[in-house]
Amino acid sequence: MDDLIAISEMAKLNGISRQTLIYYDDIDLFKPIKVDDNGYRYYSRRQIPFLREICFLKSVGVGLKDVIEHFKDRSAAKEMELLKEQRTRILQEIARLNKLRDSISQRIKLYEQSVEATNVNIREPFIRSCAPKRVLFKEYVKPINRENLHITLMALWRKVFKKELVPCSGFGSMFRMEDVLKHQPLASAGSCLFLPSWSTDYPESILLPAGECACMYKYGMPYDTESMEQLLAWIDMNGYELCGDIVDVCLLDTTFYREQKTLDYCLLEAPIRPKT
Amino acid sequence: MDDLIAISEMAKLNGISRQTLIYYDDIDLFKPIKVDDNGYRYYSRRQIPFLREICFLKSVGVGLKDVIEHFKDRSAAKEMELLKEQRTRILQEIARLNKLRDSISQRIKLYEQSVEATNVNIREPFIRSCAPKRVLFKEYVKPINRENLHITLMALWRKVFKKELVPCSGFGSMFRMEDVLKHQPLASAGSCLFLPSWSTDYPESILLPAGECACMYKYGMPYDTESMEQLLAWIDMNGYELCGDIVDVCLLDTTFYREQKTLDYCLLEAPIRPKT
DNA sequence: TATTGACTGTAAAGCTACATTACAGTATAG
DNA sequence: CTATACTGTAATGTAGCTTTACAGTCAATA
Repeated sequence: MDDLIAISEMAKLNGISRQTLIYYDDIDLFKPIKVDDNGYRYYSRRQIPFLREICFLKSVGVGLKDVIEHFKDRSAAKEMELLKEQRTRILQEIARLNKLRDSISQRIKLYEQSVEATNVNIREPFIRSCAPKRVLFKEYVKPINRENLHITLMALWRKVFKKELVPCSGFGSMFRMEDVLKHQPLASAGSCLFLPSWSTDYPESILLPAGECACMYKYGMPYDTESMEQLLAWIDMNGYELCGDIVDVCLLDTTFYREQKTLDYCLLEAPIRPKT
Repeated sequence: MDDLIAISEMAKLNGISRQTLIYYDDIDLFKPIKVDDNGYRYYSRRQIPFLREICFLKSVGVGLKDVIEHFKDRSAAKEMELLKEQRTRILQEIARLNKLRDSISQRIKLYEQSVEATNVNIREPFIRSCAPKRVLFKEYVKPINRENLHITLMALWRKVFKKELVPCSGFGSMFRMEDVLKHQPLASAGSCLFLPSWSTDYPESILLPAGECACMYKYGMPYDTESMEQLLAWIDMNGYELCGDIVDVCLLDTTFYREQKTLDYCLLEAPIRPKT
């Protein structure tokens, strides 16, 4: 009547492997109804629906331990609960992956920008209209040197890391307009982390408005203000004046180079308006 | 100038654990620049950006082995490639999870239906308009008994399993109208697997049209045709006639019961029209 | 100087859900 | 009688750490 099924056949029937059935036997999740004297496992056809349900729950992401627990006292109501929990988890995971996808796209954009920029002359100022930027800002840890730049930046990095946002939209430095006008650009300068457009939950973030900017690609550390001075002179010479904080966007940091190059590849952006 | 950083401090700076740094040292992913005579690890602030990049790549899902490979010869172009691959993987995963979410919702619906049905009298026919159903069908493996029902169903199950669709919308049996009218309902009857509405890629699937159905809840195996005969008699008595294939939807299979109950809880649906 | 507490090290096991490998016994067909 | 197809157990590997156990080290305090 109920011919027994050997382990490999049972496995094939359910589209799983023999090893998996042995494993399920070991962990007391799904056992053969009969074990021969020679140790051979034999299953009944009536066990098929159980195995099917195990495979179903497994495939929607329920852990085997939870499956074992669940089968101890199964009911339609309890299973609905289990499935609803699982659905919630999946929705969270989808949300996480969507964020991740956006983060990666953002990073790719950044690199595209830096690749495009190789066609542009270094240290040659030009004017471009820039999109608004939302940044997290922190004044440089003193003394200002390369080592402390990293320390400053990481303080910002950890902030977004904890909120489960992958920092992805680049980083750089920011020089406040007042300081620049007073010829002390480093006075309250600091590092900044650019936030992706979709991240809204940082009340302490600063919004840099969109507008015309005088820009310049350069190699150098942000605290070497020579390039900035060059840009400011150019702005003045061309009948413009500064009208906001200057940012120094790091396009490629030193992690991209072997020993030779030891300076970041950056883009200076200084918001300007025609002289009044 | 470049004060060294102890391992715990480096870990804190990057928001990771000490163990993780030790692990990265072991696998030659990220090593301290100096190891003291006592074995203490010391890092440089200049190493921070490397670790940051490692954390970034890890957080977007790149495996550590790939990270190691990547850092052997890093460039903006190569990193873009890597990130694009990663984005593709993430998009696939999102698609998979969306399917999974739908599958779970479908299952929950099924259970909701069976819970609601407890308010309904067993074996009491009623009329309801039914939505269209798309099914995969396979004739019963002979002889028709409980054991072979499972075998028949699993053949269908494996089909959808292979296409990475989680079977979730229920299963049951189907009796062809011609057979029923010839009073041989089991002649070419078989198991069927209901496909979720979004699954379109099964050319061999059968579409059962929407329409009025005579329905009846019952306990029993589908090859016990007694309930069906009762339903057919009721249809005839009430001035209707059969106009399509009958399905027997399994709401709760025997995996929900302990030893006592050994029959599936099912819903018979017979499409009908007024007698001509 | 001794002690305490905070730090550091190594080594091993644990986590999940099996897959893979190695080795050996068993059933069946030719 | 042999080939091959199946079965068993046991051990190891997978990824990326975490946890535990045990022991040495460092700096400050009593």
